Amino acid sequence: MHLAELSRRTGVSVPSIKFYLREGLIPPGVPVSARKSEYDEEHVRRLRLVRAMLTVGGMSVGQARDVLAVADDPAFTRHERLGIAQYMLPPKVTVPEPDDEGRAAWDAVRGQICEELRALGWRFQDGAPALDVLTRSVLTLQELGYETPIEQFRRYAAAIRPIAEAEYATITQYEVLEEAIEATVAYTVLVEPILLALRRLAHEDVSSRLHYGDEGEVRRA
Amino acid sequence: MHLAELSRRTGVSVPSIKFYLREGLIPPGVPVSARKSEYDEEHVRRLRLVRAMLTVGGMSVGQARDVLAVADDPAFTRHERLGIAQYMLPPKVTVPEPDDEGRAAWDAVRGQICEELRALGWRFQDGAPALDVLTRSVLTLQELGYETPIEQFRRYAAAIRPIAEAEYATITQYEVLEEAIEATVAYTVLVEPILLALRRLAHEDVSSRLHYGDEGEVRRA
DNA sequence: GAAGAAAGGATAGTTGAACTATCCTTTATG
DNA sequence: CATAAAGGATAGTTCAACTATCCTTTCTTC
Repeated sequence: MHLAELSRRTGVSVPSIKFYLREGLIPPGVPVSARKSEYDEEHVRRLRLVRAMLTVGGMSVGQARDVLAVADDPAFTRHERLGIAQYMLPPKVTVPEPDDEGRAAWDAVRGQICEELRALGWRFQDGAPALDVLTRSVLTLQELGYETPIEQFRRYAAAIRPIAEAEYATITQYEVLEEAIEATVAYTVLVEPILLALRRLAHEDVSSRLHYGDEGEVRRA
Repeated sequence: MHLAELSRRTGVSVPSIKFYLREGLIPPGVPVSARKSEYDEEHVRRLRLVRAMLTVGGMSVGQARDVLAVADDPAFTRHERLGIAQYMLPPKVTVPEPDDEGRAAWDAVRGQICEELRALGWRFQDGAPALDVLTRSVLTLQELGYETPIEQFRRYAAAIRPIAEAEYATITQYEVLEEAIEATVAYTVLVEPILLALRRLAHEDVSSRLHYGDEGEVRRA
């Protein structure tokens, strides 16, 4: 199919597709002549994934490009290509410079978090970006005057663990590497808003129970 | 204190503070003369909260303004002011227009989600924005060819519930309404990246266990 | 009490991300 | 062969989030 049909099939405008091609988010089509290329179903799938990453996942074009670049690169091992998707996906976070005075607090919190998770038996690389996100969030909570007690942290970790296990089980069902990688990216990115939305709804439920009692009628908008 | 000191205390540039004042993210200082205003510790707290919402929470200035506007408005009831923070916080989502052909699929998925959650005993308003986020995410997963089996959805809900309950217990410790509201906003926004980061780390752990075995040494960066 | 410095409101300018429109060569088609 | 459309290259647009400038008012110091 030509660019125009790729656009029609996915609902993405032709200029936008060109933009994604330039940015390397989707692989170029097979050039059928000097000024014309042919696209296939894989392009449709990829384009839909990209749109999902950008709109639902809230990723930037740069993040999406980086993730997909590694996911596509056969130079990495299967484990790396599967892992790098989740490894590179977290948002970038500002880490204080070594000479910064806040660095001490940062290192303390980060060390505490690592220690706690390792005590729970979790394995992860010391340089995992997710650790920085964790540190930044806990530190910010502290700076606002809210402590994150270790037991609450354990509760978070314990609640999350079975989710990750179930998801991993789902992913490993895909035998073809490319399919497994795409599934990893899709699940990693698209389940996040699901979890957060459920948390918000749970808050609403808990709150309304305390406010209206367990047996009351549900309030409607 | 003056604007300059507010800037020094929080590390936010003077022009940025002016910008936030214009946007209504922080209340104006008490005018001590025609061209000078006085700020206090409340402004420092608020400004730090705003920065946390924007940087760590990833919210837009508009979202932060809307949430804080309701949180500050004494015209709402305690329950409303506490609830509206989480109610307004989810990201905006594109809902298909009534005449759109995708509307049927949308309604079907949304109905299914509501039904499932209500079956679990959850109470929430039909118009909750989080429901739209849920619908959008599940629908996008489906469009990419990934089903979200009802049992997995239940697992997500079951895992999230105790987290929300524990958080709500923490929040209700604050007796002063304003403190409770600020705590709600802070926890709602800042715990989200914590949960997502833990999920990423859990994925890494599960993956490395399958890859290297349960007893192997932890791989380091 | 005058003069320079500084605060701060109003306004306009800047930056970066994510598209979007135009130009123009090439190529398919009648 | 002429016309029209595809599509790569390039430049322009839009929006959010700041950031810089201007200028009046006020404070301080002599």
